[in-house]
Amino acid sequence: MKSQRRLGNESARNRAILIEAAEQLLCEEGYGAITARKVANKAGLKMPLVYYYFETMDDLIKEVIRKNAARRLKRFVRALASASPLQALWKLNRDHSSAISATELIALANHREAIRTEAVAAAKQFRTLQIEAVDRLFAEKGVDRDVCPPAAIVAMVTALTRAMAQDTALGVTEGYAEAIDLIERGLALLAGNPAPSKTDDQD
Amino acid sequence: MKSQRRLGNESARNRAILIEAAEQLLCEEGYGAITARKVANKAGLKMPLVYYYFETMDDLIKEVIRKNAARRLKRFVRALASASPLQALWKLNRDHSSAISATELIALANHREAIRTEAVAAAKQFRTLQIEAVDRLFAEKGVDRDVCPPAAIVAMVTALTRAMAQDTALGVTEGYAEAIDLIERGLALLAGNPAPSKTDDQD
DNA sequence: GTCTATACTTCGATAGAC
DNA sequence: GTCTATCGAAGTATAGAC
Repeated sequence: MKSQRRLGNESARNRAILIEAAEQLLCEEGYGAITARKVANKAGLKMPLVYYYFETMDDLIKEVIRKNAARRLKRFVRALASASPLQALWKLNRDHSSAISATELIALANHREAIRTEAVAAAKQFRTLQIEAVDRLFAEKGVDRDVCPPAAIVAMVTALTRAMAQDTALGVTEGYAEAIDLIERGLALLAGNPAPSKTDDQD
Repeated sequence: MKSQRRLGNESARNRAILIEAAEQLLCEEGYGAITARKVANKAGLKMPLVYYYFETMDDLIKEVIRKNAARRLKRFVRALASASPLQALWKLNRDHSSAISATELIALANHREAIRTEAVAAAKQFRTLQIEAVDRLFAEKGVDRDVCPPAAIVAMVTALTRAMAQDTALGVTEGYAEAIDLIERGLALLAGNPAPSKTDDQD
C-alpha cells in the first residue's frame, strides 16, 4: 500500500540539497544522524520538506547510495583511462570519504532491508568491474595470475582500505602504514620503478 | 553528576543473562537492536531490570565489549600454544561471529563516545599482541620480515576477515574465496606442506 | 513548494509498589 | 530483586494552511 502523499519533482533544487546534506551527515556523523530533522536542519530547510521530496527516509538514503555509486563509477572510468591505471585504482581505493561512506552504508544495509538491495547492487557492480579491470591490467603486465589472482587482490585491497578507514576514524592505526607500504612496493615493482620510501607518500 | 539509582550486584545471575542477551542481539540484529526493552525481552525479563543492573545502556554495552575481549584473548592464548600457531591464529581470525561483533562495535564506537575508549583499548591490545606473536613466529620460520612485515600481514588479514564478514552477511562474496585461498597457500608454504586445493576447506 | 502543528511510536531513564 | 506505570525526548510520517 503506497502512500497517497504528493511528491516533489526529481529535478528540484532543494531535493538535490537534501541528498547532499544526507550524504554529508552520513560521512561526518554516521548513519544514525540521517534523520528527517537533522537532514532538513543541515540543508537549512524544514523537516516536512524531506517528506515532500521523499516517500520515506529509506528512499532518501537510496538516493544517497545511487549518487555515491555514480560518482564512484565515474572516478573508476577516469582511473582506468589514466597513464598508470593500477596506481590510479589504488588511489581511488585509498580515498577516505568513500571508504567511510561504504562502511556506514554496510551497517545501514545490515539493519534496514529496504536499503540492502540498492547497496548490494552497487557494491557488486563495482567489485566485479574492478576485478575485470585488474585482470586485464595484470595480463598486460605479465603478472602470474595463479600466484597473484586479481579477484584476491581486489578483495584484499578493498578490505584493507575499508578497515583502515574504520579503524583510523577510531584511533586504531597499528599495522596500516606497513600494509600500505607493502602494497605500494608491489605496485612499484609492477611499474618497473624503484620502490618509494615510506615517507614519500604525498598525493 | 552520577545517578543516585541503586545498582545490582555484579555477580548476579540475571546481570550475566542480560549481558548475554545483549551480545546475541549485537551479533544477530546489529547494535541498533541493543535497546533496554529488546535486551530485557530477549532475556525473558522486564525492561527496568536493565537499569537496575546497569547505570546506562552504554554501561551494558561496555560489559559486552569486555566479555568479548576477554574471550578473544583466551582463544588467542590457546591458539599460540597450539602445535601450529599461525594456522590457529588464522582460524581465530576467520571466525565469523567475532568479525561481525567487531564490525558492530566499530560502528557503535563511531557514534557513541562513551563506548569508544573501551572498544579502542580492546582493539589495540589485540592488534598489538597479534603483531608481536606473528613477528616471533615469522622469525622462527625464517620469514624475511622486510618482504613480509608482520604488522602488514596482521593488518591485512584482520581487514580481510572483517570485510568478508561484513560483505557475506549482505550477499557480496566476489573475490573472497580467492583471497582466502591465497592466504592459505601462503600458510601452507610456511608450514612446508603442499598447498591445499580450493575445495579442501573444511574446518 | 514550503511551512506550522500534530499523531503516533519507541527510545532512555526513573519513581515507587511489592 | 523485580515489577507496573510513567516522563520527556526524538524518531517517522501526515494534514492542512499559506
